[in-house]
Amino acid sequence: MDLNDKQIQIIITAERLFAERGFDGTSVRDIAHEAGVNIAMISYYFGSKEKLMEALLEWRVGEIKIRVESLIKDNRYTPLEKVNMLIDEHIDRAMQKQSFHKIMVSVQVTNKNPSILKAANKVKVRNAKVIAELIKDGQKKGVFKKNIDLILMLNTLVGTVNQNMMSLDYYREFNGQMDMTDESFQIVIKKRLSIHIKKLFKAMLTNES
Amino acid sequence: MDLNDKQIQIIITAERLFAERGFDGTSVRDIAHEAGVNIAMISYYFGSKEKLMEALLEWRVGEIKIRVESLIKDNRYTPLEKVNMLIDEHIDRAMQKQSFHKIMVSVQVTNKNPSILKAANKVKVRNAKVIAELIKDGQKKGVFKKNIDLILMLNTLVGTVNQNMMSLDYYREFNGQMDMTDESFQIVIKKRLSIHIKKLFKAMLTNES
Amino acid sequence: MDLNDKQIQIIITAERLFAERGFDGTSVRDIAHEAGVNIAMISYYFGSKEKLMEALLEWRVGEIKIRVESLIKDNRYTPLEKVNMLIDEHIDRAMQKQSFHKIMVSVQVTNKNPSILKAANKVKVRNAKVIAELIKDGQKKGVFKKNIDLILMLNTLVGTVNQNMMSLDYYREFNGQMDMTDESFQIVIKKRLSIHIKKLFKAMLTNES
Amino acid sequence: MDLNDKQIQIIITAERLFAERGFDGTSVRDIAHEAGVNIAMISYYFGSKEKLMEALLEWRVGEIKIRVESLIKDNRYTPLEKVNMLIDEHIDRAMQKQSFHKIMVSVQVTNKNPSILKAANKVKVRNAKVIAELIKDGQKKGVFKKNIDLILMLNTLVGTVNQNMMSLDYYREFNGQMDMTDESFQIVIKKRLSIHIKKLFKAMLTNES
DNA sequence: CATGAATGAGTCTTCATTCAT
DNA sequence: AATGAATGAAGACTCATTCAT
Repeated sequence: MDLNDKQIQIIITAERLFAERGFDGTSVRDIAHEAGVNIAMISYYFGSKEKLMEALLEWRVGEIKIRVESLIKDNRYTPLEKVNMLIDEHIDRAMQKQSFHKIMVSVQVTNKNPSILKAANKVKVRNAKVIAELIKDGQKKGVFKKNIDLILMLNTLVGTVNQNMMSLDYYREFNGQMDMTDESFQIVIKKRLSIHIKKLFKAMLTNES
Repeated sequence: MDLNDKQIQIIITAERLFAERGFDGTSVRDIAHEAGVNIAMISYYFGSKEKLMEALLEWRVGEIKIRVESLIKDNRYTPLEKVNMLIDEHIDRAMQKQSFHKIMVSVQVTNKNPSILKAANKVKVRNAKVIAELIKDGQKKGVFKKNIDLILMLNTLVGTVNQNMMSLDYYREFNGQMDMTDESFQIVIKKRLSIHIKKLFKAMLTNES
Repeated sequence: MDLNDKQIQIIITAERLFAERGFDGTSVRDIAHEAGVNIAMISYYFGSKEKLMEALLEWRVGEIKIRVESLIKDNRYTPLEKVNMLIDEHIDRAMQKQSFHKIMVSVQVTNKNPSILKAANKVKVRNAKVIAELIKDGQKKGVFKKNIDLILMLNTLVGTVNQNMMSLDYYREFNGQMDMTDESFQIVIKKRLSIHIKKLFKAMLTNES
Repeated sequence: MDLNDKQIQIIITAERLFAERGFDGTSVRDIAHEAGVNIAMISYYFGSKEKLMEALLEWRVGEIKIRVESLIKDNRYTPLEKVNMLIDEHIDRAMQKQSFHKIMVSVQVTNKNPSILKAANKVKVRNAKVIAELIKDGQKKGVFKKNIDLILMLNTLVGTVNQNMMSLDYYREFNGQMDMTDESFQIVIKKRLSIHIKKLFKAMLTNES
């Protein structure tokens, strides 16, 4: 599906509003108004509000695809290094595209629309496959344990990052870092989160502490 | 706040629908209809849809309060045992009150209403305090490491459990366990999740693998 | 119709609210709440909101009746003196029972309910009869002109007083008397209004300036 | 503000209904139905019921403005002639736009909405200014008395005309003129009212009877 | 006698979508 | 290709009144 500038503009606005207010909490009027386009354009371009959501998911999922696959094909790294890179990649993505990830959470928790849920599952399945390959490779090379529950491991990655994203303000306040700039805080948080999850993954994947 | 039978009936129905369809995706008509009461009753009893949500949160949070605090006061267990019990407690609660936990996720991801968000934060703060005490106790006794990031640790607990809950069907399908009864699958899942998270916490809290 | 304390309490509250917000702008809930009685009491005591209005009118009209008739029977005064006394009486009543007079205006301008309008017309008819008698008496005695349009004359009395009452604040502001106390301003206004209308009536009734 | 045909149609219908039933006594359903438009159109065009009222006032007030000011600029008449013309002008307007004038009375008696009251006061202030100029001119020329209370005088004009308008049926019945056509009666009433008020004004403004 | 609980009908407003242009 | 105008359906909420107690 090819998207022109105006369509992308609509999608980006919708993404932000869906994240901020939820799908049902956002009206097409709001989207059209904030995107600076005519109200009828959304139906005109996407058919309906729901189709707009699907287009939005498809668009972002498409983006992610490219980045993940290119990362995997590289053979200069060990399985653990690759896992660590995927972790950082995921954290980066989640922090940079917070709106999209919030939508993903919403979609999953409120599994109302099947076709939307399906689009959301695409990413999960792809990620699972990529990681599964890595795990197998690591197990073959004897650096990873047998008996690894892939889904639970991914749930810990995704869940921890999501939970972190959803409670950034709370975390910041709790740690008394309200005076930091958003950028500095984001860097700190990402670093800390990265170390935290990598340690967890090491514990899950290997026999050493 | 004392709630009569009809009010509880409304709240339970609202809880399920809010979880299934989101707050904005649920109409008071739907709630009234499914609860078998007159539409006007919701405004009559709770004032508004939003106040109904607040009453629902307050009600569930009140329940949780009692259970957590009674668990903590017991002194027959080691800090790690207590942490493990809290983990199991949390998993149990999340699996049994899935609707409520889904609402909690929704509330956090779409932080629209301040008073609702506030109610939701109550639980987080209380849990954090309880766990913080446990950690300190364990550190004093020399069984827990220094430098433990409480919030990140809790995010891993809550995030993993939430992510698991949100993708139960996906997990089941992935593991080819569609023929199990819901109860059996739930028992299996809870056991597996419990072991998984306890292992993670051990890695986060102690120096041994 | 005998009214107990609670009924009078309701009527007085209703009078104030009907005057402030109009009949349709006032809910029985508001009345009951501000009167400190149960919501069901209004239907219980008066049958309906509309019947309450009728009772209110009947009550006030009954009060007025007594005062006007006792004033008329006195024979110590000339016709013009009596007219002047009625003018002062009317001004006093309008200023003291502003709420009631505002309701009377509302009822007339929005002639929705026939039975309510009927109650309102009672007062007009009675007043007209009393004044008519006075006029005839004055004409017989040769102090009043022939060809006096009774209704127009009364409209000037009632209309001027009502208009004055409705725009008290505006008048006050226009004359730069915002710093006076309410009581002082009321006294001033009444005096000025009295002189004004008496002069008009003299012009209407007699041949001298 | 430019109004299209449909908007004017809505406004005129609203004007009639607001006059007949009061603002709160008129539902947007009624207006839409009687104007032959969709219910949603009222919100679509005017934003809300209240904004519709404001638009209605603004529209009528705008009309009046032009007529009054053009009348004043004419220099062929004496001050008293001009006052008499303004009286006739006001009577004509009140009888022709009875609905609008009833609304004005309602708005003033039930001073609920500030922005609406403000719009209503506009007319009063403008009229007051125009008359004030006339009075000063007449005083300068020695044909009008000193010490004229402008507001009281206007209250007599407006109040008498309003009271007359509100009790037309009553007046007609009282004078036994139920068999006249509406038009004939209207002409008679206007003539009589005109003479009546002009006489009053002459008494207020000059020293001759 | 008095009232808390309850309700069907009604309120205004917003919704996503369509359609003629 | 794009849009302003328009709308039926649905939204949350309030209303005056009833009725069992």
